[in-house]
Amino acid sequence: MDQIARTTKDLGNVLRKARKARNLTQADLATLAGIWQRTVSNIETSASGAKVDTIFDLLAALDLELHIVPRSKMTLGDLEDIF
Amino acid sequence: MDQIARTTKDLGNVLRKARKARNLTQADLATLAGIWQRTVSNIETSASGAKVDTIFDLLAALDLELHIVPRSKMTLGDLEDIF
DNA sequence: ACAAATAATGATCCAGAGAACATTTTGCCT
DNA sequence: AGGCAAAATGTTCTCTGGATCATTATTTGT
Repeated sequence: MDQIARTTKDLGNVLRKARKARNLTQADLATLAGIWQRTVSNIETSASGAKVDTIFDLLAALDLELHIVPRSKMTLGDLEDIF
Repeated sequence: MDQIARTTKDLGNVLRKARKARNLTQADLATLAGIWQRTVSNIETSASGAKVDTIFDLLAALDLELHIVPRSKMTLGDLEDIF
């Protein structure tokens, strides 16, 4: 199941989840991504409207990529919500 | 087929493609997204490392959403490249 | 409950994005 | 070629994210 993000809050949550799934601390991830722990924290808590480049750095460090897809395309998660 | 973006350049291209597919001008889209034509142009041409919030505004206006998925998950496009 | 690891946050500086006007350039159509 | 619509780009201002230092709060394991 892939994660969907429509807001910065979503994005922060997804990133945190992905980081934890990899057993990385914010400091670890920051080092991997070439940014600061402070920034990782800010982004995960949606404390700032991050820059796209920073997000791409994080995604790359987490081995993730962005797929841009039409909204309203129903997902397995949606089905689970219904049934 | 959904679009993949790993860089701001990718993202700009995807957004432009989506906008054109909807027969919108940059000015139209800007209005829809509540931003400026100047900004749409900048983002489509990767002339600036945009802010995430701006991207979300654009995606919403284009009825698109972000899916965050593990990299290297093979896509149909990849297969087409191989065969 | 305690210690150790992890996350949150305070403060300052600087670079750069977006707002807000504009004009110029490019592309398309007939 | 000429004209119009669309995209690119110039400029100034303001605001804020990230870098960079730090310390405090919180979570987690035992």
